[in-house]
Amino acid sequence: MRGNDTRDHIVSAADRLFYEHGYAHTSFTDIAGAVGISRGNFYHHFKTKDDILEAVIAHRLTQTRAMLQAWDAAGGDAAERIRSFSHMLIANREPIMRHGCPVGALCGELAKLGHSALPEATGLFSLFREWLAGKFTLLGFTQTADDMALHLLARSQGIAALANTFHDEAFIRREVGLMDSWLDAQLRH
Amino acid sequence: MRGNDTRDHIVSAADRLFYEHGYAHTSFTDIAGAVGISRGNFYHHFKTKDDILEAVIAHRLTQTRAMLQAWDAAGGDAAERIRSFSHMLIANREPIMRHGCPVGALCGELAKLGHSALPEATGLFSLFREWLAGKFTLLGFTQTADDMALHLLARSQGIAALANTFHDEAFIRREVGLMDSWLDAQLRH
DNA sequence: GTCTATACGGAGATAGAC
DNA sequence: GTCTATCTCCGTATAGAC
Repeated sequence: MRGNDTRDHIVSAADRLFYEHGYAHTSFTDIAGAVGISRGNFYHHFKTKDDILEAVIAHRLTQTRAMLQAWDAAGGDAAERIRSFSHMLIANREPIMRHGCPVGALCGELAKLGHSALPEATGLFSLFREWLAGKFTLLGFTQTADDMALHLLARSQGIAALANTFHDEAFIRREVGLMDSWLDAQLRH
Repeated sequence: MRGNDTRDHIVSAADRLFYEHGYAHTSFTDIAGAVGISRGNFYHHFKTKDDILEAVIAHRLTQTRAMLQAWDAAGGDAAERIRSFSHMLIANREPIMRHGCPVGALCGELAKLGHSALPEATGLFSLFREWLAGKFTLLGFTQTADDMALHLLARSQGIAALANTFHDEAFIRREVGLMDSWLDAQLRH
């Protein structure tokens, strides 16, 4: 089982570097340097760079599912759980201001590259989308639950993009407040 | 003056290719092929790839200023002009669904690359930001004009990002409708 | 101004010793 | 399982003929 240690190190280093510098702009040399192994070594663990990308996406899918389950387990009603989502922008404000949203950036890059792993990356968005839609369904918005989920997802993407561009923490807090107000207004109907 | 023809062709081809495939993923070979000239040729016009990027950004700045002026010249009150902005998402829905927002994608990529031209690209956002803030100031929102400008900018960025990911035209129209409703609600106060 | 030919570096990927 | 050495391709960039 020890052998998986190096593989896990590679995946987590690649995960971080893909987020910080993008997929295409991260080389084997970069990852090897971050892990502290030689370039040649990790062809033992991954045959191609695409394989590393797939492992990173799989890793992020697992992490995301765990986060959503943790929010569900934290108690509170459906509205409170939706607020867990929007407040993630505040909790992660530092990395977001520096590097944007990891999901949005990856999907955007893979789309531009015409990369075959784009559907898997889109699956990261779908996790949030379906989780949010489930909450809105619980709140009684059966017809528009998916629309509302996409609405919050879009607003969070816009916030992350502009926070990254303008490095403005007050902007993030203001916009998250507006998302909360939007949710309150929906609940009043 | 004929000599500028080739230069202009290079800039517009690079502009399009940077939008479709990203800056880093567009090679000299790609641009040369699109223009129909040899690779070697355009070192006569641009010393480095960064020089082409700067020319593309300058070109986009000029185009954007012209578009904003056209919206101003089209008549209508400030609110109507703000709607010109949000409805741009519908007018450009096809390229947006295929390639996202050209401004957001470029700023995101240059940030990840740590590229020195990032401030210039950010200037593209600032054009919209200041133009929108000017409109909100005209409408009497002197204290919050910039906040409101950033709010619309963020929402449009989120819409473009998710439209690109999910290729959903109905989503775009729905969200633009919500932006219009938001504006109406602001005007009622 | 435009071309061909070429230099040079860095990328992903492979072979084989240890 | 990890290393060094090496291969090949493609990227930017340059030199010089036309």
